[in-house]
Amino acid sequence: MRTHLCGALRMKHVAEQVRLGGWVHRRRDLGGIVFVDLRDREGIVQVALGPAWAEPDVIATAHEIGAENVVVVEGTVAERPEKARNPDMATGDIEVQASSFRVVGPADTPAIPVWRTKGEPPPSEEHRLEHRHLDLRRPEMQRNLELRHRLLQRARRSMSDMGFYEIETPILTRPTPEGARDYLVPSRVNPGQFFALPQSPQMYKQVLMACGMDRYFQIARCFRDEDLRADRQPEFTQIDIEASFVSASDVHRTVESVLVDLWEEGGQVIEAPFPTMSHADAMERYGTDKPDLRYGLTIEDLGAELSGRGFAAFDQAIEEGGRIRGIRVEGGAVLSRKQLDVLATEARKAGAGGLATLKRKDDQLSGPLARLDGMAIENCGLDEGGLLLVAAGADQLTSVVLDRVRLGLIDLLQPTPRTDHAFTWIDEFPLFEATKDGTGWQPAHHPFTAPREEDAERLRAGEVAGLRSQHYDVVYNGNELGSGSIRIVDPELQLCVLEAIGMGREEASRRFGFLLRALRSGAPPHGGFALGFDRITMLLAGADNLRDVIAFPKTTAARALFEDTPTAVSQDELRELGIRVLHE
RNA sequence: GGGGUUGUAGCUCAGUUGGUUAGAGUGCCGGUCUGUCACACCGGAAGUCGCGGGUUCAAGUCCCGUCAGCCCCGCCA
Repeated sequence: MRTHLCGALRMKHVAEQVRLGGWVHRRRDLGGIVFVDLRDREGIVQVALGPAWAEPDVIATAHEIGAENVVVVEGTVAERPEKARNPDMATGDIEVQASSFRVVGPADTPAIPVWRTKGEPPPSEEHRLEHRHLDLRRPEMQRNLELRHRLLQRARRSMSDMGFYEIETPILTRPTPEGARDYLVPSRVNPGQFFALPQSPQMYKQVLMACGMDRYFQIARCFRDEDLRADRQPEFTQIDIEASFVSASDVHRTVESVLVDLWEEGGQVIEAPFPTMSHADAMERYGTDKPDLRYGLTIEDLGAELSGRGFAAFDQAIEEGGRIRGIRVEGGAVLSRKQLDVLATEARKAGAGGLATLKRKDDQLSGPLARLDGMAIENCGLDEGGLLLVAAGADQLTSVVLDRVRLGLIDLLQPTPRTDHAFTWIDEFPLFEATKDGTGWQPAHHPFTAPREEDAERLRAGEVAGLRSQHYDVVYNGNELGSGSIRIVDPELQLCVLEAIGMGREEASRRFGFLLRALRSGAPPHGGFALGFDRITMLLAGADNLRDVIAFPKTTAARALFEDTPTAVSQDELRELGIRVLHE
């Protein structure tokens, strides 16, 4: 039907007869001659309709054609006149002189424009989602989905080349009451009973290891019925990996290898192996478990310098078992009062009472801390032009506060990054964390994560607090790309973990019986990882939003505007499923 | 569940201290135009100011509620 794609035509095609199909991107009607920019997935080419080569009725069709009609064009590729070339277009040296111009897919006037001038803002997110069939025609979105396609293919090739089998696991699976909220699916054949959509294929992939599959991967769709964020969708895709007879470093090397390939596919060169930082170090120096290591600005303990010097808030924090921590900012004295206020507001939003500052400028100290007992230029610990930002309290609080302050500083000062690609492993995560009500414990990640070997005996002995796990995250420029762990293979140790989180043997066997059974049947040591594929695609696409790399995403209220979903269903359907809806 | 923010023509936006007929650009419709590429020029149509209530002589503008988009907190083993 077609001989070429619009965007593929070049000088070498001059004089060729071609047949093209595409969408009318833009029309410039000069009366005697009409130019139509014809668009397909590959790009845009100018179609010219003039009396020298086109019949009047053909030109008449072009006179009337509106944007986004689908047309099939026949004609000759011609070199453009010297002065009529367009160096901004890949196809700008040529045009197609059409002898035939047929509308094969008539279009209503588009509700949102596909074509935009430079610098024109895109339509609102709401309109873009509502008219996704038009939004996805925009070259930016086509580029994003093309990149996503290439990354998917590359991930498959990398994993397959390393000996991993791609194995699909069920979408209709078993509800898991802990963790995120499940999306439930009623079973008509078993009234009153439900499947859940998988939050991840976690247990299946472990069972596959017990099955002797040795190495598994899957481009897995996962579902979590929780509230959304810019970087969180209710259904998302992860590159899910599991391997047998591996240590944590084996898993790290595998994940690094995939990431190097994906970044290469995205046009970036990165180096592996990545450095490793313990969770405790990350919290101490950056206040977060996903530090952006492109920048310094680390957090320091300032207790020795700043306590007992007449600053009540500091001394009180120490008395209550907290600490005084802060960030020394070289050259930070350039920040204005207003900018410091922005940082102080960030600090207060994170729960701090305030943000204490000390500024050294023109060999004068200023800011609230300048009035501390004995504070002077000689002992202030700041070089000329320096700034000190300080928070006091429990570590849990000051970490969150100083993390926010640090990100705010980076935003305000725009320091030159040390590198464009700061990858790091974070390991030695705690195995358990206290529940919100403080009465019990829950797994810091999931209950299948193995404790560090030296902590396993303490766990068997019933200890819970302070145990460290063999869990690890990979972090890139302040973004968590994924996480994984070495798993528990000893069923008795697995039961200890479940017991620690308040689950008796009976309940454990009811919920996780199939996994425990697989572990008892002879399971190899194994571990794995899961990479957030949407987020990786977003970062490599330079998008600031997951929706821009997903063809049909959900809104922040977990609705699909294009297909208008979710929706009510008929009473008949509900009756068949044995479900009654309560209206409140 | 909570907080912030936005909602005015198909689209992107402006709209002063509450004031009489709600504007612009673009798109759309009609016309002129043979080298444009944000074509140019002339003319025209186009509004439930998200929705509901209230205050007021008078509401796009103020107040209350509500719906929707976005961002954040909680939540996301």
